[in-house]
Amino acid sequence: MGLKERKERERQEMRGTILKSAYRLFVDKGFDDVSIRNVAEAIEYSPATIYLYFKDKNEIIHALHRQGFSLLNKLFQPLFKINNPFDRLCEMGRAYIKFAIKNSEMYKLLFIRSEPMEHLASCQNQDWDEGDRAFDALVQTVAQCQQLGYFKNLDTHQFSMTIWSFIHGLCALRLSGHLGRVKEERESNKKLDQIMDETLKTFTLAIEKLKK
Amino acid sequence: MGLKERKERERQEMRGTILKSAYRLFVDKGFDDVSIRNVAEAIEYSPATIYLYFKDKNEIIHALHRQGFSLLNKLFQPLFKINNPFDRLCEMGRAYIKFAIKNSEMYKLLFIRSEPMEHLASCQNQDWDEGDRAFDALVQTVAQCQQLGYFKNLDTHQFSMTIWSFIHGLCALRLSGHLGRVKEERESNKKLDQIMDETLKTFTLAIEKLKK
DNA sequence: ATAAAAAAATGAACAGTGTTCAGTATTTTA
DNA sequence: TAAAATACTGAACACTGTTCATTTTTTTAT
Repeated sequence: MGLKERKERERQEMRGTILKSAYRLFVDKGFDDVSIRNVAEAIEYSPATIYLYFKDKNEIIHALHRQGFSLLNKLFQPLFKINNPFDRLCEMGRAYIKFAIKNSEMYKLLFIRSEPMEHLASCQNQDWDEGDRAFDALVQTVAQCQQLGYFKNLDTHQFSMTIWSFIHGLCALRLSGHLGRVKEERESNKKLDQIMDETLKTFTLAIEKLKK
Repeated sequence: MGLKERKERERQEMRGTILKSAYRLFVDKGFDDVSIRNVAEAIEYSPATIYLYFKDKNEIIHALHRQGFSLLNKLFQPLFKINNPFDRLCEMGRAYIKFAIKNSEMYKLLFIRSEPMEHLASCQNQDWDEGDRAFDALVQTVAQCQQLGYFKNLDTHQFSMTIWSFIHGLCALRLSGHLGRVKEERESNKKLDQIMDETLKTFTLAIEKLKK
């Protein structure tokens, strides 16, 4: 009798349905404006039912976490076909920014929203495995750049962190809206994307000069 | 009769009291865990009273905004005694990070929390005047660096943006807790501060090489 | 097929949120 | 001292995340 199996499958299907609905709501209402009741209504169940499949709202976030990192890694993967590690590094930057803009609510979930302190223990377990993989991809690429003479006399891990800080900062300023508030009057989204592009170019141009 | 004046003064005093209480609560409970009712209780008034002095919670934030930027500028000011602009730039970085760590809730208010979309119009007016001043301090210093031969062939404004992106990214990752989650197991706060220091050093070391 | 056990889903409630507004105190004016 | 203006508040509204006793549905055993 494949009953246990069917039950488990149904359970996973329900979890999937909830996650899918939740994410769709997050995308078009913004994370903070989606309540458990909204999700429940979307899947046509009682709010209490959600809690039979997820311990609390944070567990939903953690589940989406894994999906988000998984997507980011999927976007990085094809870039490893690029042989020149510096070119690959640049493309990783562009891919990262593209990911942040196209999936802004997901990006906020992954990198901006801070955990409520208590769940740090459970988080550590699996949720950041894929996140670490993404960071490793960066570190690895930086290391290969260094073998070609780039970034000489700089610590690999620390320089990777520097790159991540820069690019995350750029994305964070964009998504929080602070990028558009600096000096020159409020600009359209198109212009903002252009600013990001140019700032990224400035950065790559700068670190390219760190050769030899 | 100085009655109008007294009334106005009392009104401002009340606003001050509310802001002070609110900020003290933000600091030790975290921004999201402070309610209007908490603030009202702290100043021993009814919650409704708050709304006689501030249109809504966002207006409280905006008022604190101005205070925060003012403080940041106060921290930058003495650095202009440093004649060497590159040294000054480095110290500005250190001061910025120090500000972000010591006043983490304020930093979140200023640079991480994104406005609820609608208040962008009112925000533009005055709240970011001091913010622009702080950014101008950076741009100016970068320009002076360039006159000394640093960052040659790079656009002043865009390179300033690059620097801000980096340093904000570093602070944001620190305050969201994501810095501590990368690769090497969760570290103590002391260690995290050290990581930030080293990453900043790596960055300054990197851009220092962009001379001539 | 039917009764008992197990599993799944829910309605209602709790304690909290930001915010509004009709009223009550208090203070100023005439 | 009465009237007008100002300051303040209690109670309510429509939300929020979450829990739990109760009901509905499904599975098991007779």
